[in-house]
Amino acid sequence: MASIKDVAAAAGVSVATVSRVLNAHPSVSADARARVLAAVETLGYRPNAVARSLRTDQTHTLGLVISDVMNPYFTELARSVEEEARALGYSVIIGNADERPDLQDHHVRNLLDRRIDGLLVSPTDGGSPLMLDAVRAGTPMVFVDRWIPGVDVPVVRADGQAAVRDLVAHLHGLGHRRVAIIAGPAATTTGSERVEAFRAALADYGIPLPDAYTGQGDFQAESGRRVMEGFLDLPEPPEAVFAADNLMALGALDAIRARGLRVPRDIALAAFDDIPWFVHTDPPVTAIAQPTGELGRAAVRALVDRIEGRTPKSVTLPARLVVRRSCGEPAPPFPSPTQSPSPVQRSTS
Amino acid sequence: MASIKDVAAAAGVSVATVSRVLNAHPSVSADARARVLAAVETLGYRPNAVARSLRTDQTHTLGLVISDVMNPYFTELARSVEEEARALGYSVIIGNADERPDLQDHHVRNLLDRRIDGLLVSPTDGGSPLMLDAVRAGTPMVFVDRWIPGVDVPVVRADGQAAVRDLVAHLHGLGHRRVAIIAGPAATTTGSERVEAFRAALADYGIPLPDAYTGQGDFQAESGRRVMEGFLDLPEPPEAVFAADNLMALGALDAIRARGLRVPRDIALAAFDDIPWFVHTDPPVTAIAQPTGELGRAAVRALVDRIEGRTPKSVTLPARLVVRRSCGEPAPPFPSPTQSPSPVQRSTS
DNA sequence: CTGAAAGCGCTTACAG
DNA sequence: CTGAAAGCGCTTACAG
Repeated sequence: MASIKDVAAAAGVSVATVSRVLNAHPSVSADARARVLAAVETLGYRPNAVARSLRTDQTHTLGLVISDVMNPYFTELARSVEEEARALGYSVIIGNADERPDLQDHHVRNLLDRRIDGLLVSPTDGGSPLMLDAVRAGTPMVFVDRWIPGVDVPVVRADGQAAVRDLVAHLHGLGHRRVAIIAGPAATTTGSERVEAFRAALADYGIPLPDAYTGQGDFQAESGRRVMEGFLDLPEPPEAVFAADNLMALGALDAIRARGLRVPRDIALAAFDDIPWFVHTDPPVTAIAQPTGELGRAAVRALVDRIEGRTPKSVTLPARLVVRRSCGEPAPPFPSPTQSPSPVQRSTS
Repeated sequence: MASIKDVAAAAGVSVATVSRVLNAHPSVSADARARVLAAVETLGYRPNAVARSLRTDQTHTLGLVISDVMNPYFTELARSVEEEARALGYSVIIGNADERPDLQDHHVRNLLDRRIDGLLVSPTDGGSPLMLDAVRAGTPMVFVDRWIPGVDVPVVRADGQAAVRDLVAHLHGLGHRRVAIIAGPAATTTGSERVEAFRAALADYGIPLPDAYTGQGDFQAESGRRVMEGFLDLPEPPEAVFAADNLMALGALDAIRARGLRVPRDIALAAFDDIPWFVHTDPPVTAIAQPTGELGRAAVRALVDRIEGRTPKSVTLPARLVVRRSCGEPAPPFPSPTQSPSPVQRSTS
């Protein structure tokens, strides 16, 4: 592979001059520039990004460590992150923690070793020593979706409280009183916040959330299945179940179907995180939708601000309830031409 | 951030010795090793992978350029690729082409500039000059899922011919005679092969595949919606539609639902690529399943073989039909305890 | 077993 | 406008 030396030789100039034209430095004669460009062309020269990074101490690369790529929510987040980063001149390297703190550390370490310019993370746990060290060392960092309390890092996330209240109002309006939740890991903010928001909203209606109705999942499908089976084995199973993410809702659906039960006739189901398939499931699933693309873009902007010396602030965007039929309400007879802009949005599916 | 010099100074040895202990070189005294390790520990030193790569001309990184991350098939592929690569000591950087040749080139160029050790690609088109140049220049490369004919690069993919034949037998057995396909881009191998396999299998039953029943999609949901709308507008719409990937099937479902039509009563639907949600859609969708994880792992092994000087061969694994209810057959009354190992597998959903 | 030195491919003050 | 030179952080023959 041709190096800058080859280009310099071919163009009859020094490597310094080649470097200048490559970096659009103004003080290069038109003649030299033309010869360099011609040499670059005929040699098919491409600058070695590794060497450039070593020299400039910049990689123009962002690290994104997410909890689980297989979760459509995070896939979409990753996609929007890459798009915004590309628009701002950065590449992104994704590390998939698969909800495992050890894997998360593996990726953080790998990314740090590669000297990425900044790190976007959706922590799988309460913060490993490695992650905390990275913050302390001054690594530009931004948390997305999940965050670590007590750590001074900007957070870009959705606030689901209002949407959860809307969901509880919806469930209550449909007559559900025995209500359960499949929660995420308590060590994650989204794991604990969603339970707390749900519990608080239920309390407003005088509905308790007993331990038996609080299942501990890990945000992955298998745990949703397991917890739902536990609920169904109860002497008095819940009438409605709220899965704290879409994967656990999938697992819950598997468990319900395996028993030959029907949603919402035998049990109501709602999920945090909306996905395109929820429109087509049997029945369409009522879900809380996050402004995922917005979150990804805002997170990148915050991180790039930080990298480039500005001081980003945390961003919180509202989530919203999308009512479909999985909690018992009949669908509207005809699709309405427009969707309601109110917090409780009725889906046209 | 501490460099190898700082470690050397703290340990009272030369940087050469530090490098040796870091790379497990045998000829280092126990004493020197201990001092270096202690210095590494107290300084929190981590080797700079950028510098190491520049020096060794190896990045221990694989590039993966896929057509569309939002497609669950590719998400799973990416996941298995990363897992196998990690097991073999490599990292992977994913580039999402989003079915756009220009974006694909952007990522290939970016990856090449970063001097990745090898490239895994699922081409979005018939091969850009850039990609062809990379092959010619000797970049270790392996194609996954899709490939470029006439280019001497190992291919790891699934063969769907038998499964497509099984699907056509299934459709024919259910009485469908007017059968249509939503195809992928003709410039991709999977785009053209799936149509050809479908056409050939239909021919065995004397069923034609007229142009009006051959819709041109791009493997993304919106195109599935558009093509399906076209089919439904036909004076004589098809009785059954085969979507060449799961995203176009999603779009097709959207279009069907928007018209107030029902699957399979009004129109039958089948898809290439199986996903977990197909079990829960209304109705469960009959699909052709690829051994996705296997493909990803085999592709990585082939690429690493190539990188490390061995000579990999192409790998072709069979896809299989998973019959559910979207083509009209009633589901079995009870889930069967085991699944049939025959090519035509009956799903228990 | 150990260290001095060269060199990977760049960028960038510095001097002219 | 241009080039020689230093240096980014490593690794690795080479000599001892």
